Amino acid sequence: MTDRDPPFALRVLAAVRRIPVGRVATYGDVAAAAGRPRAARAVGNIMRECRRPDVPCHRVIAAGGRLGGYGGSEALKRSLLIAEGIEVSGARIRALERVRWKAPQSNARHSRRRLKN
DNA sequence: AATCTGACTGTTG
DNA sequence: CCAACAGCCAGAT
Repeated sequence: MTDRDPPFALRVLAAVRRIPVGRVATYGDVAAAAGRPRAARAVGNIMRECRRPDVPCHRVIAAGGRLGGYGGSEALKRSLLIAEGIEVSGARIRALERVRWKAPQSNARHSRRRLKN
């Protein structure tokens, strides 16, 4: 149809809002949930701007369970996560796969051409 | 339309 | 584990 996807930023914010308390998602996970599995970097840029209280941006972490950024206060991000019951060891989320949130599989959207082959 | 930016990610040494 | 590099992306200039 003529309807186009809503702005990527909006879809990202919507996805982040769906992350349950006590769970986390990597920038890549959020990008995938927003329909752009390779747009992790773009997600980071959006998070940087997002200061909405209704968006739990502290639950968005970097790949490998690393904390990632948080307006320069990653110590605060760490505290918020721990306060939700997430185990954090140094700058690493422990047992990431156990608290990692994944958006439910959605029907293929546009099918990004995965290059030939 | 071209270029720059950066809360990213995977690979390589 | 850390640093350098390269690939990838959407939004702002």
